[in-house]
Amino acid sequence: MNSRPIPDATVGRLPIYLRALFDVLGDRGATISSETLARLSGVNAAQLRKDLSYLGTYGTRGVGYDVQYLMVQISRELGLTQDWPVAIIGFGNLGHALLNYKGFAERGFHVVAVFDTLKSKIGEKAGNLLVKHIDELTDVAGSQEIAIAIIATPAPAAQDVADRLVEARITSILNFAPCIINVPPEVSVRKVDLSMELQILSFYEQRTKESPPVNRAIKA
Amino acid sequence: MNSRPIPDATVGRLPIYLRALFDVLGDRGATISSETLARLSGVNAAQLRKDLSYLGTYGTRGVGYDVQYLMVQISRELGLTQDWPVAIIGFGNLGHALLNYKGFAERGFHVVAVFDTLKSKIGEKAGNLLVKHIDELTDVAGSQEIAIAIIATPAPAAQDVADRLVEARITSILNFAPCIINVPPEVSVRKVDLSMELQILSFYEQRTKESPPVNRAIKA
DNA sequence: GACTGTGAATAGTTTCACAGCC
DNA sequence: GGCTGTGAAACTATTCACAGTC
Repeated sequence: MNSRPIPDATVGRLPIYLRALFDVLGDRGATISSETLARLSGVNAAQLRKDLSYLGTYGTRGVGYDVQYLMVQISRELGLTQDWPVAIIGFGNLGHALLNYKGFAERGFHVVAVFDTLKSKIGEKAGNLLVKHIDELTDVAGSQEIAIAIIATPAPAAQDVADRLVEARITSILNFAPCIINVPPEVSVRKVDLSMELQILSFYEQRTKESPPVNRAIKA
Repeated sequence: MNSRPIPDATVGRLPIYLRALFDVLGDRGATISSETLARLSGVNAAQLRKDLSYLGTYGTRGVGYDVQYLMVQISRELGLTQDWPVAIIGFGNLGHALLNYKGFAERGFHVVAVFDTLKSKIGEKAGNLLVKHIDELTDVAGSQEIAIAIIATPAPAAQDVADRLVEARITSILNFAPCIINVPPEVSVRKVDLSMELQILSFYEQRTKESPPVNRAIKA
Protein backbone atom coordinates (compact mmCIF):
# COMPACT_ATOMS: atom_id res chain seq x y z
CA MET A 1 0.00 0.00 0.00
CA ASN A 2 1.58 3.15 -1.22
CA SER A 3 -1.02 5.86 -1.53
CA ARG A 4 -1.47 8.87 0.61
CA PRO A 5 -2.10 9.64 4.08
CA ILE A 6 1.00 9.15 6.18
CA PRO A 7 0.04 9.24 9.87
CA ASP A 8 1.28 12.26 11.83
CA ALA A 9 3.02 9.93 14.25
CA THR A 10 5.01 8.46 11.38
CA VAL A 11 5.93 11.86 9.98
CA GLY A 12 7.28 12.76 13.40
CA ARG A 13 9.64 9.81 13.31
CA LEU A 14 10.98 10.13 9.78
CA PRO A 15 13.58 12.73 10.81
CA ILE A 16 14.82 10.34 13.49
CA TYR A 17 15.31 7.57 10.97
CA LEU A 18 17.05 9.96 8.64
CA ARG A 19 19.45 10.99 11.37
CA ALA A 20 20.21 7.39 12.26
CA LEU A 21 20.81 6.50 8.61
CA PHE A 22 23.12 9.47 8.27
CA ASP A 23 25.15 8.29 11.24
CA VAL A 24 25.45 4.78 9.86
CA LEU A 25 26.10 5.83 6.28
CA GLY A 26 28.98 3.69 5.05
CA ASP A 27 29.84 2.14 1.71
CA ARG A 28 27.67 2.43 -1.35
CA GLY A 29 25.18 -0.37 -1.42
CA ALA A 30 25.35 -1.06 2.31
CA THR A 31 22.10 -2.33 3.73
CA ILE A 32 20.54 -2.18 7.17
CA SER A 33 17.89 -4.38 8.78
CA SER A 34 14.76 -3.00 10.38
CA GLU A 35 16.01 -4.48 13.64
CA THR A 36 19.24 -2.46 13.55
CA LEU A 37 17.77 0.78 12.32
CA ALA A 38 15.01 0.53 14.89
CA ARG A 39 17.52 0.08 17.70
CA LEU A 40 19.51 3.10 16.54
CA SER A 41 16.32 5.13 16.39
CA GLY A 42 14.94 4.00 19.71
CA VAL A 43 11.78 2.42 18.31
CA ASN A 44 10.31 -1.03 17.84
CA ALA A 45 11.29 -2.89 14.65
CA ALA A 46 7.69 -3.59 13.65
CA GLN A 47 6.91 0.07 14.00
CA LEU A 48 9.83 1.05 11.82
CA ARG A 49 8.73 -1.38 9.10
CA LYS A 50 5.18 -0.12 9.24
CA ASP A 51 6.32 3.50 9.10
CA LEU A 52 8.49 2.84 6.07
CA SER A 53 5.72 0.87 4.39
CA TYR A 54 3.65 4.07 4.27
CA LEU A 55 6.29 5.59 2.01
CA GLY A 56 6.52 2.67 -0.36
CA THR A 57 8.14 -0.75 -0.71
CA TYR A 58 11.76 0.16 -0.33
CA GLY A 59 13.16 -2.89 1.46
CA THR A 60 14.25 -6.27 0.18
CA ARG A 61 13.01 -9.34 2.02
CA GLY A 62 15.78 -11.42 3.42
CA VAL A 63 18.21 -8.51 3.03
CA GLY A 64 17.06 -5.24 4.54
CA TYR A 65 17.03 -1.64 3.34
CA ASP A 66 19.64 -0.01 1.13
CA VAL A 67 20.92 2.83 3.30
CA GLN A 68 21.53 5.40 0.58
CA TYR A 69 18.35 4.65 -1.27
CA LEU A 70 16.24 4.82 1.88
CA MET A 71 17.76 8.17 2.81
CA VAL A 72 16.82 9.57 -0.55
CA GLN A 73 13.26 8.31 -0.22
CA ILE A 74 12.77 9.68 3.27
CA SER A 75 14.34 13.00 2.30
CA ARG A 76 12.07 13.29 -0.68
CA GLU A 77 9.02 12.50 1.43
CA LEU A 78 10.01 15.19 3.94
CA GLY A 79 10.58 17.73 1.19
CA LEU A 80 14.29 17.95 1.91
CA THR A 81 15.43 17.62 -1.67
CA GLN A 82 14.92 21.34 -2.04
CA ASP A 83 16.48 24.17 -0.09
CA TRP A 84 14.25 26.05 2.30
CA PRO A 85 15.02 29.69 2.96
CA VAL A 86 14.24 30.41 6.61
CA ALA A 87 13.84 33.62 8.58
CA ILE A 88 14.63 34.05 12.26
CA ILE A 89 12.68 36.67 14.18
CA GLY A 90 14.35 37.81 17.37
CA PHE A 91 18.11 38.07 17.73
CA GLY A 92 18.61 37.46 21.43
CA ASN A 93 20.49 34.54 22.92
CA LEU A 94 18.21 32.00 21.35
CA GLY A 95 18.29 33.67 17.96
CA HIS A 96 22.09 33.60 18.07
CA ALA A 97 22.11 29.92 19.02
CA LEU A 98 19.69 29.05 16.22
CA LEU A 99 21.66 31.04 13.67
CA ASN A 100 24.81 29.16 14.60
CA TYR A 101 23.15 25.79 14.77
CA LYS A 102 24.86 23.57 12.22
CA GLY A 103 22.06 21.04 11.99
CA PHE A 104 19.84 23.30 9.89
CA ALA A 105 22.06 23.72 6.85
CA GLU A 106 22.74 19.98 6.87
CA ARG A 107 19.12 19.41 6.01
CA GLY A 108 18.71 22.20 3.51
CA PHE A 109 17.42 24.91 5.82
CA HIS A 110 19.22 28.18 5.17
CA VAL A 111 18.74 31.21 7.34
CA VAL A 112 18.49 34.03 4.82
CA ALA A 113 17.19 36.81 7.05
CA VAL A 114 17.20 37.82 10.70
CA PHE A 115 14.77 40.37 12.11
CA ASP A 116 14.38 42.25 15.37
CA THR A 117 12.60 45.35 16.59
CA LEU A 118 15.26 46.85 18.81
CA LYS A 119 17.00 49.85 17.26
CA SER A 120 20.24 48.74 18.85
CA LYS A 121 20.18 45.42 17.03
CA ILE A 122 19.22 46.58 13.56
CA GLY A 123 22.25 46.48 11.29
CA GLU A 124 24.16 44.23 13.65
CA LYS A 125 26.10 41.41 12.02
CA ALA A 126 24.41 38.03 12.11
CA GLY A 127 26.80 35.60 10.49
CA ASN A 128 27.11 36.96 6.97
CA LEU A 129 23.73 38.70 7.26
CA LEU A 130 22.68 41.98 8.78
CA VAL A 131 19.79 42.16 11.23
CA LYS A 132 16.83 43.90 9.64
CA HIS A 133 13.88 45.70 11.17
CA ILE A 134 10.75 43.63 11.23
CA ASP A 135 8.94 46.22 9.13
CA GLU A 136 10.95 44.88 6.21
CA LEU A 137 9.57 41.40 6.75
CA THR A 138 6.94 41.36 4.02
CA ASP A 139 9.33 42.72 1.40
CA VAL A 140 12.15 40.38 2.26
CA ALA A 141 9.94 37.34 2.65
CA GLY A 142 8.43 37.99 -0.74
CA SER A 143 11.66 38.54 -2.62
CA GLN A 144 13.49 35.68 -0.93
CA GLU A 145 10.49 33.34 -1.14
CA ILE A 146 10.62 32.52 2.53
CA ALA A 147 7.99 29.97 3.55
CA ILE A 148 9.30 29.03 6.99
CA ALA A 149 10.01 31.34 9.93
CA ILE A 150 11.30 30.79 13.44
CA ILE A 151 9.95 32.94 16.27
CA ALA A 152 12.68 33.47 18.85
CA THR A 153 11.26 36.54 20.58
CA PRO A 154 10.01 36.96 24.14
CA ALA A 155 6.45 35.75 24.64
CA PRO A 156 4.74 39.17 24.65
CA ALA A 157 5.97 39.92 21.13
CA ALA A 158 5.12 36.55 19.66
CA GLN A 159 1.52 37.11 18.61
CA ASP A 160 2.34 40.36 16.86
CA VAL A 161 5.20 38.66 15.06
CA ALA A 162 2.92 35.79 14.11
CA ASP A 163 0.40 38.22 12.63
CA ARG A 164 3.13 39.84 10.58
CA LEU A 165 4.36 36.45 9.39
CA VAL A 166 0.89 35.52 8.24
CA GLU A 167 0.59 38.83 6.45
CA ALA A 168 3.92 38.13 4.77
CA ARG A 169 2.41 34.85 3.49
CA ILE A 170 4.69 32.63 5.51
CA THR A 171 2.93 29.33 5.95
CA SER A 172 5.07 27.40 8.44
CA ILE A 173 6.13 28.70 11.83
CA LEU A 174 8.40 27.22 14.47
CA ASN A 175 7.59 29.00 17.72
CA PHE A 176 10.11 29.12 20.55
CA ALA A 177 8.24 31.78 22.50
CA PRO A 178 6.53 30.26 25.53
CA CYS A 179 2.97 31.02 24.47
CA ILE A 180 0.24 29.86 22.14
CA ILE A 181 -0.02 31.88 18.95
CA ASN A 182 -3.17 32.11 16.88
CA VAL A 183 -2.90 31.81 13.13
CA PRO A 184 -5.30 30.93 10.34
CA PRO A 185 -5.77 27.20 9.83
CA GLU A 186 -3.76 27.06 6.61
CA VAL A 187 -0.61 28.01 8.53
CA SER A 188 1.29 25.21 10.27
CA VAL A 189 2.75 25.91 13.69
CA ARG A 190 5.07 23.81 15.76
CA LYS A 191 6.01 24.86 19.24
CA VAL A 192 9.20 24.19 21.15
CA ASP A 193 8.84 25.17 24.77
CA LEU A 194 12.02 24.66 26.71
CA SER A 195 10.60 24.87 30.18
CA MET A 196 7.72 22.59 29.22
CA GLU A 197 10.14 19.77 28.64
CA LEU A 198 11.65 20.26 32.07
CA GLN A 199 8.20 20.26 33.64
CA ILE A 200 7.42 16.92 32.07
CA LEU A 201 10.72 15.54 33.35
CA SER A 202 9.88 16.92 36.76
CA PHE A 203 6.63 14.98 36.76
CA TYR A 204 8.33 11.67 36.12
CA GLU A 205 11.22 12.52 38.41
CA GLN A 206 8.79 13.12 41.24
CA ARG A 207 6.99 9.89 40.43
CA THR A 208 10.10 7.77 40.69
CA LYS A 209 11.06 9.46 43.94
CA GLU A 210 7.67 8.74 45.50
CA SER A 211 7.48 5.07 44.61
CA PRO A 212 10.38 2.63 44.35
CA PRO A 213 12.32 3.26 41.15
CA VAL A 214 10.25 1.86 38.33
CA ASN A 215 11.01 2.11 34.65
CA ARG A 216 9.63 5.12 32.95
CA ALA A 217 9.83 5.29 29.25
CA ILE A 218 8.53 8.68 28.24
CA LYS A 219 7.07 9.51 24.93
CA ALA A 220 5.28 12.32 23.16
CA MET B 1 -11.98 8.93 39.57
CA ASN B 2 -8.83 10.19 41.19
CA SER B 3 -6.33 7.38 41.49
CA ARG B 4 -3.21 6.86 39.59
CA PRO B 5 -2.12 6.58 36.18
CA ILE B 6 -2.24 9.88 34.38
CA PRO B 7 -1.80 9.26 30.65
CA ASP B 8 1.47 10.47 29.14
CA ALA B 9 -0.50 12.55 26.66
CA THR B 10 -2.18 14.36 29.55
CA VAL B 11 1.12 14.96 31.36
CA GLY B 12 2.42 16.52 28.17
CA ARG B 13 -0.42 19.03 28.18
CA LEU B 14 -0.39 20.04 31.83
CA PRO B 15 2.43 22.57 31.31
CA ILE B 16 0.39 24.17 28.53
CA TYR B 17 -2.59 24.61 30.80
CA LEU B 18 -0.37 25.98 33.50
CA ARG B 19 1.05 28.54 31.11
CA ALA B 20 -2.39 29.60 29.94
CA LEU B 21 -3.62 29.94 33.53
CA PHE B 22 -0.58 32.01 34.37
CA ASP B 23 -1.34 34.37 31.49
CA VAL B 24 -4.95 34.77 32.55
CA LEU B 25 -4.24 35.06 36.24
CA GLY B 26 -6.31 37.92 37.50
CA ASP B 27 -8.17 38.59 40.72
CA ARG B 28 -8.30 36.17 43.58
CA GLY B 29 -11.22 33.87 43.19
CA ALA B 30 -11.51 34.38 39.45
CA THR B 31 -12.82 31.34 37.61
CA ILE B 32 -12.40 30.07 34.09
CA SER B 33 -14.54 27.69 32.06
CA SER B 34 -13.19 24.63 30.29
CA GLU B 35 -14.25 26.25 27.04
CA THR B 36 -12.10 29.34 27.62
CA LEU B 37 -9.08 27.57 29.02
CA ALA B 38 -9.22 25.06 26.19
CA ARG B 39 -9.24 27.81 23.60
CA LEU B 40 -6.27 29.51 25.23
CA SER B 41 -4.43 26.21 25.29
CA GLY B 42 -5.28 25.19 21.77
CA VAL B 43 -7.15 22.02 22.71
CA ASN B 44 -10.70 20.72 22.69
CA ALA B 45 -12.83 21.53 25.78
CA ALA B 46 -13.79 17.92 26.37
CA GLN B 47 -10.16 16.96 26.30
CA LEU B 48 -9.27 19.61 28.82
CA ARG B 49 -11.99 18.43 31.18
CA LYS B 50 -10.92 14.83 30.82
CA ASP B 51 -7.28 15.75 31.43
CA LEU B 52 -8.14 17.68 34.57
CA SER B 53 -10.40 14.91 35.79
CA TYR B 54 -7.34 12.64 36.04
CA LEU B 55 -5.92 14.99 38.66
CA GLY B 56 -9.05 15.18 40.76
CA THR B 57 -12.38 16.97 40.90
CA TYR B 58 -11.26 20.55 40.94
CA GLY B 59 -14.03 22.25 39.00
CA THR B 60 -17.48 23.44 40.01
CA ARG B 61 -20.42 22.55 37.79
CA GLY B 62 -22.20 25.56 36.46
CA VAL B 63 -19.22 27.76 37.37
CA GLY B 64 -15.86 26.55 36.08
CA TYR B 65 -12.42 26.21 37.62
CA ASP B 66 -10.90 28.53 40.20
CA VAL B 67 -7.80 29.81 38.43
CA GLN B 68 -5.48 30.04 41.43
CA TYR B 69 -6.56 26.76 42.90
CA LEU B 70 -6.20 24.93 39.62
CA MET B 71 -2.70 26.32 39.15
CA VAL B 72 -1.70 25.00 42.55
CA GLN B 73 -3.08 21.58 41.77
CA ILE B 74 -1.39 21.29 38.39
CA SER B 75 1.88 22.58 39.83
CA ARG B 76 1.73 20.04 42.61
CA GLU B 77 1.03 17.24 40.16
CA LEU B 78 3.99 18.27 38.02
CA GLY B 79 6.29 18.45 41.03
CA LEU B 80 6.77 22.19 40.68
CA THR B 81 6.16 23.02 44.31
CA GLN B 82 9.79 22.25 44.98
CA ASP B 83 12.89 23.78 43.46
CA TRP B 84 14.87 21.65 41.05
CA PRO B 85 18.60 22.24 40.81
CA VAL B 86 19.62 21.73 37.19
CA ALA B 87 23.00 21.31 35.49
CA ILE B 88 23.83 22.38 31.96
CA ILE B 89 26.52 20.44 30.13
CA GLY B 90 28.05 22.32 27.21
CA PHE B 91 28.54 26.06 27.24
CA GLY B 92 28.30 26.92 23.57
CA ASN B 93 25.66 29.12 22.01
CA LEU B 94 22.84 26.89 23.11
CA GLY B 95 24.20 26.55 26.62
CA HIS B 96 24.33 30.34 26.87
CA ALA B 97 20.78 30.69 25.61
CA LEU B 98 19.51 28.10 28.07
CA LEU B 99 21.36 29.70 30.96
CA ASN B 100 19.76 33.05 30.18
CA TYR B 101 16.32 31.62 29.52
CA LYS B 102 13.95 33.23 32.01
CA GLY B 103 11.27 30.58 31.74
CA PHE B 104 13.19 28.07 33.81
CA ALA B 105 13.42 29.96 37.07
CA GLU B 106 9.74 30.88 36.78
CA ARG B 107 8.88 27.22 37.22
CA GLY B 108 11.41 26.44 39.93
CA PHE B 109 14.24 25.19 37.76
CA HIS B 110 17.54 26.69 38.86
CA VAL B 111 20.74 26.22 36.95
CA VAL B 112 23.27 25.56 39.69
CA ALA B 113 26.19 24.29 37.63
CA VAL B 114 27.55 24.56 34.09
CA PHE B 115 30.09 22.12 32.71
CA ASP B 116 32.24 21.88 29.63
CA THR B 117 35.36 20.03 28.51
CA LEU B 118 37.22 22.77 26.70
CA LYS B 119 40.14 24.15 28.68
CA SER B 120 39.38 27.59 27.31
CA LYS B 121 35.89 27.58 28.80
CA ILE B 122 36.67 26.24 32.26
CA GLY B 123 36.52 29.06 34.78
CA GLU B 124 34.63 31.33 32.41
CA LYS B 125 31.76 33.28 33.95
CA ALA B 126 28.30 31.82 33.38
CA GLY B 127 25.86 34.22 35.00
CA ASN B 128 26.89 34.11 38.63
CA LEU B 129 28.44 30.68 38.20
CA LEU B 130 31.82 29.56 36.90
CA VAL B 131 32.06 26.90 34.22
CA LYS B 132 33.49 23.69 35.67
CA HIS B 133 35.25 20.78 34.04
CA ILE B 134 33.03 17.82 33.49
CA ASP B 135 35.30 15.66 35.65
CA GLU B 136 33.79 17.49 38.61
CA LEU B 137 30.30 16.40 37.62
CA THR B 138 29.86 13.55 40.08
CA ASP B 139 31.10 15.59 43.03
CA VAL B 140 29.01 18.64 42.24
CA ALA B 141 25.89 16.67 41.35
CA GLY B 142 26.11 14.82 44.63
CA SER B 143 26.68 17.82 46.85
CA GLN B 144 24.08 19.98 45.08
CA GLU B 145 21.58 17.14 44.78
CA ILE B 146 21.13 17.64 41.07
CA ALA B 147 18.57 15.29 39.59
CA ILE B 148 18.02 16.94 36.22
CA ALA B 149 20.64 17.77 33.59
CA ILE B 150 20.53 19.39 30.18
CA ILE B 151 22.86 18.16 27.44
CA ALA B 152 23.78 21.08 25.18
CA THR B 153 26.92 19.63 23.63
CA PRO B 154 27.62 18.67 20.01
CA ALA B 155 26.27 15.25 19.05
CA PRO B 156 29.58 13.34 19.20
CA ALA B 157 30.04 14.21 22.87
CA ALA B 158 26.49 13.44 23.95
CA GLN B 159 26.76 9.73 24.68
CA ASP B 160 29.87 10.20 26.81
CA VAL B 161 28.15 12.99 28.71
CA ALA B 162 25.08 10.81 29.17
CA ASP B 163 27.22 8.02 30.62
CA ARG B 164 28.77 10.45 33.07
CA LEU B 165 25.35 11.78 34.04
CA VAL B 166 24.13 8.27 34.77
CA GLU B 167 27.23 7.62 36.82
CA ALA B 168 26.55 10.82 38.75
CA ARG B 169 23.11 9.42 39.56
CA ILE B 170 21.23 12.00 37.57
CA THR B 171 17.87 10.52 36.66
CA SER B 172 16.32 12.99 34.23
CA ILE B 173 17.99 14.26 31.08
CA LEU B 174 16.91 16.83 28.55
CA ASN B 175 18.94 16.20 25.40
CA PHE B 176 19.46 18.95 22.85
CA ALA B 177 22.20 17.09 20.98
CA PRO B 178 20.89 15.78 17.69
CA CYS B 179 21.35 12.10 18.45
CA ILE B 180 19.83 9.24 20.39
CA ILE B 181 21.50 8.57 23.73
CA ASN B 182 21.38 5.24 25.50
CA VAL B 183 20.72 5.18 29.23
CA PRO B 184 19.44 2.60 31.68
CA PRO B 185 15.66 2.34 31.80
CA GLU B 186 15.31 4.07 35.18
CA VAL B 187 16.61 7.30 33.65
CA SER B 188 14.10 9.53 31.85
CA VAL B 189 15.22 11.24 28.68
CA ARG B 190 13.46 13.86 26.64
CA LYS B 191 14.88 15.04 23.37
CA VAL B 192 14.58 18.42 21.72
CA ASP B 193 15.87 18.32 18.19
CA LEU B 194 15.74 21.71 16.52
CA SER B 195 16.20 20.58 12.96
CA MET B 196 13.69 17.78 13.43
CA GLU B 197 10.96 20.31 13.98
CA LEU B 198 11.84 22.09 10.77
CA GLN B 199 11.81 18.83 8.88
CA ILE B 200 8.30 18.10 10.06
CA LEU B 201 7.22 21.58 9.00
CA SER B 202 8.86 21.00 5.66
CA PHE B 203 6.78 17.88 5.17
CA TYR B 204 3.50 19.70 5.69
CA GLU B 205 4.72 22.74 3.78
CA GLN B 206 5.43 20.56 0.78
CA ARG B 207 2.07 18.89 1.10
CA THR B 208 0.14 22.12 0.97
CA LYS B 209 2.16 23.27 -2.01
CA GLU B 210 1.42 20.08 -3.95
CA SER B 211 -2.32 20.02 -3.40
CA PRO B 212 -4.64 23.02 -3.05
CA PRO B 213 -4.17 24.63 0.37
CA VAL B 214 -5.89 22.39 2.86
CA ASN B 215 -5.97 22.81 6.59
CA ARG B 216 -3.23 21.08 8.37
CA ALA B 217 -3.38 20.97 12.12
CA ILE B 218 -0.17 19.35 13.28
CA LYS B 219 0.28 17.52 16.48
CA ALA B 220 2.75 15.17 18.12
C1' DG C 1 -29.22 27.73 32.61
C1' DA C 2 -24.44 27.02 32.79
C1' DC C 3 -20.87 24.15 33.07
C1' DT C 4 -18.31 20.02 34.88
C1' DG C 5 -17.30 14.99 34.99
C1' DT C 6 -17.41 10.87 32.59
C1' DG C 7 -19.17 6.59 30.27
C1' DA C 8 -19.53 5.22 25.50
C1' DA C 9 -18.18 5.74 20.76
C1' DT C 10 -14.71 6.76 17.67
C1' DA C 11 -10.22 7.46 15.87
C1' DG C 12 -5.45 6.76 15.90
C1' DT C 13 -1.25 4.16 17.16
C1' DT C 14 1.54 0.34 18.44
C1' DT C 15 2.58 -4.37 18.64
C1' DC C 16 2.05 -9.10 17.30
C1' DA C 17 2.56 -12.77 14.34
C1' DC C 18 3.04 -14.69 10.16
C1' DA C 19 2.66 -15.10 5.01
C1' DG C 20 5.57 -14.04 1.22
C1' DC C 21 9.88 -13.17 -1.00
C1' DC C 22 14.90 -13.19 -1.56
C1' DG D 1 17.12 -18.96 6.91
C1' DG D 2 16.64 -14.20 7.19
C1' DC D 3 14.06 -10.32 6.84
C1' DT D 4 10.27 -7.39 4.94
C1' DG D 5 5.35 -6.06 4.49
C1' DT D 6 1.04 -6.13 6.50
C1' DG D 7 -3.54 -7.79 8.21
C1' DA D 8 -5.43 -8.43 12.73
C1' DA D 9 -5.33 -7.61 17.71
C1' DA D 10 -4.32 -4.76 21.49
C1' DC D 11 -3.77 -0.58 23.30
C1' DT D 12 -4.03 4.54 23.77
C1' DA D 13 -6.11 8.84 22.94
C1' DT D 14 -9.74 11.98 21.48
C1' DT D 15 -14.34 13.41 20.95
C1' DC D 16 -19.21 13.04 21.71
C1' DA D 17 -23.14 13.52 24.33
C1' DC D 18 -25.49 13.75 28.38
C1' DA D 19 -26.40 12.93 33.38
C1' DG D 20 -25.35 15.36 37.50
C1' DT D 21 -24.45 19.57 40.22
C1' DC D 22 -24.37 24.30 41.38
